[in-house]
Amino acid sequence: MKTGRIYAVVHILDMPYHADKALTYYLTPALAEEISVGSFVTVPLGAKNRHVMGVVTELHTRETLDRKFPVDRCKPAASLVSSEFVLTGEMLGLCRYLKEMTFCSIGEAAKAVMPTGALRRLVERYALPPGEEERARSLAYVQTLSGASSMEGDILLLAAQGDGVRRDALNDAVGEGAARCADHLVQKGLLARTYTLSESDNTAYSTFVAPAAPREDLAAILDGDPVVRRQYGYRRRSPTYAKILSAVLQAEGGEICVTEIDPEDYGIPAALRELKKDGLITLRKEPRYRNPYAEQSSAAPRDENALSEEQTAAKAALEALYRTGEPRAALLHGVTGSGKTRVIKAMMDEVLADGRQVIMLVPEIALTPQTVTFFCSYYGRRVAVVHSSLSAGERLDVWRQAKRGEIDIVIGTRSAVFVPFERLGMIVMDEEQEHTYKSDANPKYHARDAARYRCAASSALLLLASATPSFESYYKAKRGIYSLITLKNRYGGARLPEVIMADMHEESLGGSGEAPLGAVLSAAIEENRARGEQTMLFVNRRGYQRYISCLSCREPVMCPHCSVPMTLHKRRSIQEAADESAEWLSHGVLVCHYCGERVAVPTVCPSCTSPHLHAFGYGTQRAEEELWNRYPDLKVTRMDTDTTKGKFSHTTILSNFRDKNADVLLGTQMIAKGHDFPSVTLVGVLSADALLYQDDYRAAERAFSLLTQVIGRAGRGEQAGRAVIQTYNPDHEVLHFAAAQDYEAFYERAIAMRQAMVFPPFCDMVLVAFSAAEEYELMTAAEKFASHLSSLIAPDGAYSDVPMTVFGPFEAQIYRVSERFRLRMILKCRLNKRTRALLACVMTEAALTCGSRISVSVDVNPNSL
DNA sequence: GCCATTTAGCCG
DNA sequence: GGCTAAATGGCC
Repeated sequence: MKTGRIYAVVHILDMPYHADKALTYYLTPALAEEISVGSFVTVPLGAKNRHVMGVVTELHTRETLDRKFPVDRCKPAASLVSSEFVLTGEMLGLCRYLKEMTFCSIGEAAKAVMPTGALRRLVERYALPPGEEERARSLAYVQTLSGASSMEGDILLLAAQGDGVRRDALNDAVGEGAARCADHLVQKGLLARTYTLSESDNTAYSTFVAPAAPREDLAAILDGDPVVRRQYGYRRRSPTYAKILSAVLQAEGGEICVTEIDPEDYGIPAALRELKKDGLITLRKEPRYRNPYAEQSSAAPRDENALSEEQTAAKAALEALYRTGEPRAALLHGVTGSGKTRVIKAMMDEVLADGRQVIMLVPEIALTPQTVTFFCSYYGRRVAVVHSSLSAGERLDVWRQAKRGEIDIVIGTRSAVFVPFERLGMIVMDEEQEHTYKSDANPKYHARDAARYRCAASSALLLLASATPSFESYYKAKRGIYSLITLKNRYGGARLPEVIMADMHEESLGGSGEAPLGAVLSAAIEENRARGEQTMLFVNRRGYQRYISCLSCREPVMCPHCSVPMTLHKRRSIQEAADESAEWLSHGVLVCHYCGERVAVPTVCPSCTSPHLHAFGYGTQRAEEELWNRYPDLKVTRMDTDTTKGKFSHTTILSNFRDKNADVLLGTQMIAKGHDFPSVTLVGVLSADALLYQDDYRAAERAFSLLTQVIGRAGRGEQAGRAVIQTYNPDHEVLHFAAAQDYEAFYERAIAMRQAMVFPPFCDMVLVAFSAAEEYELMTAAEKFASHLSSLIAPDGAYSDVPMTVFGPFEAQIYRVSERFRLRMILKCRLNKRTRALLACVMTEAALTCGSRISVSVDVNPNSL
């Protein structure tokens, strides 16, 4: 008996937000067998039935299909993209949630929750239609003879080769309008459009080498036996060949993995191919999981001490929450050095013992190597680590292992919240206040929200941990929405460092005025070095001097594309250029920290042509130079984004410092994170003021958090620590709260302010950002958006019930970036169902009225305002 | 986001 | 009228 057709509801991956609608396709019986909800498929779209990728969100029979669209106009879905990569119901739900909360499309969400590399590309080609080859060839032939280079002829020539010609290559190869012309040929039946999925599925292989000739022969060749060599026609002399042959001969079990021969020798792969051609070896490929952290697995010393009384109590409280079998969230608040990690580890043991799995989120892998090695050393191969610098294939490996249950812990940055564990028992967010947990590209989600969703779906425990929690989380904890668990004591009885406020008004050493190092800090550094103890110095800016300004017109030198002052970087290393520092103009290069533009330092002011240019401010490079000039034999290591380009350079710098190969570690925020350096007894903050005075309502919160962390670096070992904070505002209360590590007092003070001013957590901030190349067009569009919004929330509007305060449109902090102008609006509101509906409405409307020349984006509770 | 269709703009 | 360029709106 004939069963009825199956229908699939599909969301196209590349649809913009305003066009992200559910489309219905029918499935051929063969496809219906393979496709399930969550599958990725290709479907024909539009008048030309161009194939595009989509995700199946519902499956229906004729009876259950409840759509306005007439069934008989449905097109058939074309193909299944992959039988391996399918969104689970939980993940599909998460995609819908992300769309609702962050105003992205289902497709954007689906792409974000899948590992990059899972979704193969769809390639569109033109080829000769079956049976038409002869006619097309003769047409092209006629054209080449006559010399008349019509576009159609060129296209047919290309299409006749191999698998045909890629559509995306046509315009470049033949000329403008070629793709359109090819479409015409398709209509006339002279060309056929074909679709293929790109081949690479990013699987990595290990290659194994085995002898293909008798072992005696190989040994003889290796020994240089002329008879055997002639017999095999072997005349190779490079030592690489000998290296391979001897490795193969010594191999246990008859074969050896390529990586075991000599990882340093880049000639090996080529040499292998040659030896295979000679018939001396065979190569065998085997799929492999990549694990860049495998070596670290057993490196770190394990901490087998029992938990302290306080830690035991904390763990017991968490376990009680976990054992309720309901989704629960807890905030573990512990001062720096209180042993939060040990409590987390103890909780992990419980969850793993239940046969459930754990995701541990960290702000940045490279900055928390100790946390990573700590867990790797305990759990070894059951852990995988994911972060931004993994290759697409490496991420895919982790995804597969997680899916198959071959690992049960993933440690990773933001996107690790999406790993496909099916027995998730706990998600930990270490340093939960960190801004890296919030994405600022679509989907602009916060990992905390995604984690909450997943924990709710799996009845898992959400564990937020921090020494300085975000006000949002602490507020929720205080109100009982999260369980608050506190660790008050530093582990092992270590005392908090003594903090000295160095008033820079009194300290300026004369001369250039703005010197990075004041007298108090200088003296402390020298003292420390004399005692053989280490120092960490914190600067909140990279680069050399901050910017170059004209003494006559006071205009700083600006980036030609962005409205920001350009930063001066030294072209060469400080050591090389130190003795010519007076000539910095000729040794510097101006860099824009927003668009990356680099220009030579001008000799005259670009705005008034005065030659009196002068450098102001300082960054890590300038501070390093200052130290170098003043203490030539002091060993300084600098750590900022400029010195940490490589994959493992962070680890190298940090372990170098730990091994006492330097006296001073100088760096940006990246040195503030949880590294434990027992012999650091002095911490210096070169300028706390730059932290305090940022035009963001969270400046104080962030300054407190950063300073608390930095100060907490001192005195983690036996000796007591000291911290020197250089500031022009020694009485600023944030500095004193941070010095005392008194989060509670700081919170009470600041939360009252937030409430009075109505800032989060007492409201949500929605940033609407507009950008366009044309300034006037942008202004009109933004104003149109603003007036549309205010008409909707006006007393007679459709959303008059939504309380909302509207600011703007006004120019963004940085008005121009990469040749585009930027305007913004800020909407203060409570993000509930009604508010979200309002925003969805204005966003859709804006996309339709503004067109593609203006981009409009919404960011809920963005990282920076 | 892409493409087809509609509409406005321009020449003779 | 007849053409091209830019605005508009649907996609199942």
